[in-house]
Amino acid sequence: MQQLLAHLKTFYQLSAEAELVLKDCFEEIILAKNEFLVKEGKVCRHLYFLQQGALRGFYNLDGKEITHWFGFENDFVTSFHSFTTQQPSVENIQLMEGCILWAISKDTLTGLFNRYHEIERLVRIAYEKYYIRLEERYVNAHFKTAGERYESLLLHTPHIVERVPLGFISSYLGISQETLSRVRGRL
Amino acid sequence: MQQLLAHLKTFYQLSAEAELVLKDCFEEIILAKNEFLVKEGKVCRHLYFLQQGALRGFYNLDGKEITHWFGFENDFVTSFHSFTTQQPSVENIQLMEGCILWAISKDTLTGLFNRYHEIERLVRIAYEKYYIRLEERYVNAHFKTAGERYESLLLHTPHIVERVPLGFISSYLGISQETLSRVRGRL
DNA sequence: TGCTGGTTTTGACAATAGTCAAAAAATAAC
DNA sequence: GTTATTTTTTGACTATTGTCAAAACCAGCA
Repeated sequence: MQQLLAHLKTFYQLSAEAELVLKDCFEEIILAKNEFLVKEGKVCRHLYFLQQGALRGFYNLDGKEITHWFGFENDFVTSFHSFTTQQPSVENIQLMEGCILWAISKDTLTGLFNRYHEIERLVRIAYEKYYIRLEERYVNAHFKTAGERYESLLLHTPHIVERVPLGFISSYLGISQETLSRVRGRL
Repeated sequence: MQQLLAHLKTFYQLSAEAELVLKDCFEEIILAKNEFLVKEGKVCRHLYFLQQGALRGFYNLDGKEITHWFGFENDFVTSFHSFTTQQPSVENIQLMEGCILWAISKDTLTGLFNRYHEIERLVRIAYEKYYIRLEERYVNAHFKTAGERYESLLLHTPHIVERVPLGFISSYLGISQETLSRVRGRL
């Protein structure tokens, strides 16, 4: 909990008052490697703060698992579309390592929005950050060759390469595992 | 102006009070085809509502123009990264048709956030929508073949195909103009 | 009607990436 | 330390897409 609050204070200017309020709104969750945080077809009703561990978001396409994002320490994670719209999730979230998470329900969060302008602001700012991140990722992914994408990953997010099996990384980069292996051989 | 307010009322539950406030915060801008709304290297200080017309966001990569998004009627547009961080823009926004826009400055918007919780909420909700849209676009773009991407464009956003020159569309899909032409030939 | 500039298509060939199958390497299990 | 099991790499071949150059198409307009 301390880590979540510290993160919010550092990156979102959380006030002492809001801190007191938030303290009681999150619930600790501990899950083991390979367990699912969200399953496709189910509505995702929580937003999670990832204190410790690593996980991935993926969906199934023609029997293949397509990993399209990763989460690590200090990330807020959820099945975004499902959490926002309260429609069944199209994606799965699975742990790549044992994780410690803090969960807040959509209802609790909505209640906080109504009572505390500051907390809605905090989320608005989080959206800005995550939007920019996604936009960068989009441009990177879409307009570069397999080799360039991997090099960009090494440069900008080396922790992904260090902690994630290559099978997930190739999927994340939108290339086959074999091509990734060859790209790595060339470097 | 009516159109902007109507859009906000319909899709963002804008209250009558907030409507009165917002009315005076936007400035009308009329620009001709091919003019630039944002130029790379300059800080983008405004958020725009596109009342009429069509435009594109693009950046330069090895001397080539990469179009990575389009804007149409009722879209909020800006050089997102630049507007948020107030760093120089890496992208250009150019009009594909003559446009009518309504501009609000970052400072004005920030002032509104401080005074009206409801307006910050409105923007928070806008972020949600735009984030989901981008996420869908990301998945579509990244994990499908050239043909599938074009078909998906036809299916989900046919107005793009109708109003945008093929050269921009191919760039948007991340494929060459020739490949797009051949894909179209096959359908 | 016939230029003119731009856009779109076609053709030939090269480069890139995917697929399937098997080998090698790395982990985990006993 | 020796098996299993999983992950990663390699090889041969195929499919997809890109590149360059030329042709066709399509306005707008003298």
